[in-house]
Amino acid sequence: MQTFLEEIRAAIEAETGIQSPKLETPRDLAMGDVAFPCFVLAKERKAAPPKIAADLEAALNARMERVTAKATGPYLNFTIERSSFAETVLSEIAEHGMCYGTSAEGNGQKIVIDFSSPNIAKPMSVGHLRSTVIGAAIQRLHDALGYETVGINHIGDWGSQFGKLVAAVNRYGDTVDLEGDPIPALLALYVRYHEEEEGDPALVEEAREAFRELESGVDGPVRQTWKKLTKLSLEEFGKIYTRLGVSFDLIRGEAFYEPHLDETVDRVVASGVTEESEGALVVDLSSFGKIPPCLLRKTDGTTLYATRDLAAVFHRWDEFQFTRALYVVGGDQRLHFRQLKHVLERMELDWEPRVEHVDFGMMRLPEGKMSTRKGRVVFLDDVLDAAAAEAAKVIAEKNPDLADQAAIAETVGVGAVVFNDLKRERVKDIDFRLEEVLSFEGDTGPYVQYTHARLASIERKAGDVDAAPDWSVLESAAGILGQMGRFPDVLRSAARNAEPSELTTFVLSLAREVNSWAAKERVLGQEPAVTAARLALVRGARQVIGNSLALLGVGAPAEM
RNA sequence: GCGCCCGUAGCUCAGCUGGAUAGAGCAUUCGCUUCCUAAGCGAGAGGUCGCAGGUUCGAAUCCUGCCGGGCGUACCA
Repeated sequence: MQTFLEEIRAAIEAETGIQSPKLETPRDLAMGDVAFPCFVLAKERKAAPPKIAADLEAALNARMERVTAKATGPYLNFTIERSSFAETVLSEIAEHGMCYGTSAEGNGQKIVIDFSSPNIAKPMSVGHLRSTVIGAAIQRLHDALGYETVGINHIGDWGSQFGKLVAAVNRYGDTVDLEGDPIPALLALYVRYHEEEEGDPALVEEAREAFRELESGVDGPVRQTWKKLTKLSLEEFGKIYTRLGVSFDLIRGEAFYEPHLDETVDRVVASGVTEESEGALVVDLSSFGKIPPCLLRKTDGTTLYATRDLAAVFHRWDEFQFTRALYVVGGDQRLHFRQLKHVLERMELDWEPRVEHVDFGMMRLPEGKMSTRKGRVVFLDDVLDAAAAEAAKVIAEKNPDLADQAAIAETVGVGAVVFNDLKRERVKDIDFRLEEVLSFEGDTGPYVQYTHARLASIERKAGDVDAAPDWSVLESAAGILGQMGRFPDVLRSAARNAEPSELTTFVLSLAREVNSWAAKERVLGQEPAVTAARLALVRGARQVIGNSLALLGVGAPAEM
């Protein structure tokens, strides 16, 4: 693909003197594969764009071998010679296989990605799914481009609520099945304690005392209980991560940074940007607009969320000297990250721009924002189960002879949930609707998986074909070839923007074109040269769809 | 109140750093299976791109104001 674009650019450059001219994609494929709008030349040539286009046509054609230029109104549209286009794109895909689209341009630069980050003792809701799935996709995208990535799960395992939790376990621990089904048990304890402390100040004090002991670092019974809770929770989270195919390079809770809090505060103080306000230690941010100050220490001397995040970002910088540090955290924390970055700015740390809040829209229920405490949540496990069950039902109905149905139902069901979460632009809020997640038609993960399975099926049935392909029969597949040729650019852009939806949009559109083509053109049982060419297209398309799904963290079954 | 984010077809969304008649999916109407998986394909209908100004040869795209929704707004995370 690149080779054709270079040929076109070189010709335009030689004719007009424009350095690396901006090329577009025509609205309709029938017009051409690439377009050059001539408006930019209007002033300099003192002529109307349509005239310029017409004037340039012949000269450009004389300079290009495999591309034809045609003036259409103010545009010059370029059509790449079909056969060499098909051959070039498909052989490139065949050569690189699973690596098609990847590159080494990242050159080992370090990218730190903070994602998932659930809270201990709370069940993962469909809200946590967003960070997990978006973060994992962003990590894979960067991996594919040759960056060295560090995925960090910044577990919420610290804070005053853990005092409450430990106290609750001490008081009521015997009433629930902690070992067997820890998360709901812990949640029940937490909610009960929360309710009962309203009428009993002793409980409030007990919780406070427990957290004080926890923070003191004493390895006593409180810390033992906390460690046990952490371990039980992580084991539960691990089950979901396994289902989602997600893993982390580092699992570091907030507690990990606990020993670094004093030195963090010292570091900020030493830079001279702190001040005391209403008894608290703060960094004033009013020079950046109407932003409340960032609090480092409360009146009682203890630290806050912001302090711990500062400790984390310093630690990560010292350890990795990252090119980017991406925080895949919900949009409700935009202010927090703006404050964090402004503190770094005030400290005049030149790496501040490398810290990015990769924010995403809130997952909402029809009744409003999700809230664990208010019992207004949808548990991720339940959604994954429901999706897998729905997939199993569809398989039983449409493909009853399929082997290994349970495993494929899991792949399809989980794929539907993951894809659904990645398919729109990150920043958009989502109203969670189960029936939408369980829909397998149209713009969905299973639609793409199904396309992949059908292509794989054709490949299986074709076996080996050794005839020389007649590339000219792929005339009708120009749209597919064009899309596949763009794939490396899509990866690059999706990674740069930390926007997996660019990839879902791409693969949906590719799948749609492939299905449309496959409905018209038959692969098997044609002249050998025809079958060979079409089969090459099927292989290429299956490869690109498979590569896309892999990057998104969606399984690509060969049958379903 | 103030700040940030979002506002494109009945619903869910694409529309790349402004460019050629605004595109998909769902739902809806109609059609397609002696042939590679109908979780599919084709066709019809459906739009004052929230509103009003501005910049520009050209604005869904950039700027300003307003309206609607979401999130947040100093000792929770």
